[in-house]
Amino acid sequence: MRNQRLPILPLHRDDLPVDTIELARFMIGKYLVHDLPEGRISGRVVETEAYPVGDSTSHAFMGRRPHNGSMFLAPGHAYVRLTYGLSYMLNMSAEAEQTGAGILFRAIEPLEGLAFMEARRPGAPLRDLARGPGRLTMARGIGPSFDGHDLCTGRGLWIGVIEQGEASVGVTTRIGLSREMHRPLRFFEPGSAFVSGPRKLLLTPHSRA
DNA sequence: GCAAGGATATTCT
DNA sequence: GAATATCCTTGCA
Repeated sequence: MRNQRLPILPLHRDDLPVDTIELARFMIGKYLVHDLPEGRISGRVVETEAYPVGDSTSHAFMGRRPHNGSMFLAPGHAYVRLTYGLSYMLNMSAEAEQTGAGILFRAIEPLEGLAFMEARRPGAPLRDLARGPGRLTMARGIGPSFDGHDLCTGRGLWIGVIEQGEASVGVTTRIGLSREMHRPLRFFEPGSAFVSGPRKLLLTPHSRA
């Protein structure tokens, strides 16, 4: 157990890039925090994917539906959805309100609250605790009740930052899709062991998508 | 270190 | 009925 908290500061909605792809890149190296009565869970975001407007693989592609309304909220709201009948995915809305777009959190490097996460994923080694979108939500106990939650409040489940400035970011195509496979919309922290899937660079760090 | 196959719920590219 | 933003186990190299 850690006595001293990491100096994570909440991200305000105005701090977030409005553009979906820029937001997905921006979130690499930021922090996902969950304050609970039992203590704090936190981790460093090391892998994301962008699901921009007009992308046929986006859950918002066919317009607003009862299940995808959170993707149409102002930037920084959680969109939680079940895939393959087993795994919940944690996403965050992007673009202006009324516009359906978002980014998917694919992996985090667990930092605080390790005991909490290990209890939810018995037997998993530290490296695999939150490596993959389904594992991430499992380890952190994130389910459908978080759909629509505002991640910019600095309370409950929220996003934050420690380091200022831009992190080095790798880019590849997204994972698990059968369409739009060519688009370089997956972002990750180069060299991190907590990234799921390929860690070979498509584009050089700091290049724009 | 891969590759293949099964489980499972919701939507309808 | 088919597809899906996945994970786990088993088997093989």
